[in-house]
Amino acid sequence: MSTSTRSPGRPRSSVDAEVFAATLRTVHELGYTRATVDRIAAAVGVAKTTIYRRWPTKGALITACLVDTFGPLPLEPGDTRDDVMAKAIRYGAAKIGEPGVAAAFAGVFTDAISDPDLREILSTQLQDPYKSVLQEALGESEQRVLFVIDVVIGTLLHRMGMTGRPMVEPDVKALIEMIQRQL
Amino acid sequence: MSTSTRSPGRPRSSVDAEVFAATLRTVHELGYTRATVDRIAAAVGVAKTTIYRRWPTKGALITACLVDTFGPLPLEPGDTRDDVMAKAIRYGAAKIGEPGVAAAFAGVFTDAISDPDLREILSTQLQDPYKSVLQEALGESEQRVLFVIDVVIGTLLHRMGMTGRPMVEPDVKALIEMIQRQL
DNA sequence: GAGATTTCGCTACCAGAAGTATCGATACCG
DNA sequence: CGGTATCGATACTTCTGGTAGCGAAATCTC
Repeated sequence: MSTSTRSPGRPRSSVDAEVFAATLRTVHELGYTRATVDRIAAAVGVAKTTIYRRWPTKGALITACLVDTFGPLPLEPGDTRDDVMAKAIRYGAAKIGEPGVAAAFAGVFTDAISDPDLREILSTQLQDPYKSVLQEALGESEQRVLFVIDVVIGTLLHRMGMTGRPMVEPDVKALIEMIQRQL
Repeated sequence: MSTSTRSPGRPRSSVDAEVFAATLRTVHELGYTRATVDRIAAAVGVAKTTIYRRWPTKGALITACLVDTFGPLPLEPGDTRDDVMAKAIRYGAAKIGEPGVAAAFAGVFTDAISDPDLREILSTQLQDPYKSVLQEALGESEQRVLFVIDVVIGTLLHRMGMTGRPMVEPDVKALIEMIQRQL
């Protein structure tokens, strides 16, 4: 009854990790719009059709890439509320500062604002896990946690969009302290 | 020696306002990517070439449209620091909540992250005026004012991108209080 | 009014990108 | 070996950003 019932036929080659890496690299080098699926496929050394067999659209590919990049928060049992917030913000700042991540994020956002399906994917697959963990770790309401996520991620992305560079340490510290005061 | 020396030839028809209105409307209805210059021109009843004669690229058009939409802050002489922040945030929230504005903003951002020229336009024409006014009104350093702008605009945009809806009043109020506490 | 100048709408065009269809080859299961 | 699903490769359609070239219209100067 397990899922060990493999479907027949040639199995998919396991290239997801390479595809994600190549996607971020290409988005970093060329920007979201010029990071074509063709180029990404070529960078991996697979055919474009192989990409489209796994992810139905470019937006879905980029979103999956972001979900893969943003792993679980590195929290520890003894963390205080302030520790949790500080670690979460520094983690987010570090991830968004990685090459290509901010551009990919902004690109998906642009599509998501006018695409309910993509927004659903983004909200469910990317935001909800952090929402749950933070609710648990902080003992705060869903509304307040969502507000904090808006502030943290929004601020970091806006800085990247306006300056093209990650937020500098003093501002990250200010962000942490502001949020800690808020909760 | 004034600028009254009109250049010869047929003068430009004054359709900027109509173009901006049609741009926001089209972006609102179709999203940033599907809001083609063709469609915008058709909505105004003007040829596509007329659009490109005024704005060199789609990104420049949208940015100009945003600059036009975000007018001056409605501040008054007697405003306290808290008044200034509250008014600025409510003003930003209202503007970003207007149909098409958030989608346009996010779209320009996406391009700007990997386009230094567009980033320069965005920073200079859209952000700098508010930066100056707020520095003056609040007596704060450039760094702190830029930080506040990142937080406010970033938060409001992230909420729009994730939910597709403007930030609700309780959260706007929380944002205002958080910023007031921060300064 | 005549001429110069510039924008107008229109059409045609190009390069590039998303996504689809097809086909022979290939890898795995039983 | 037979069945099946994926593989790479190629070709294709549709759409979009942006450019080029045209005659017509509008305005200024003389």
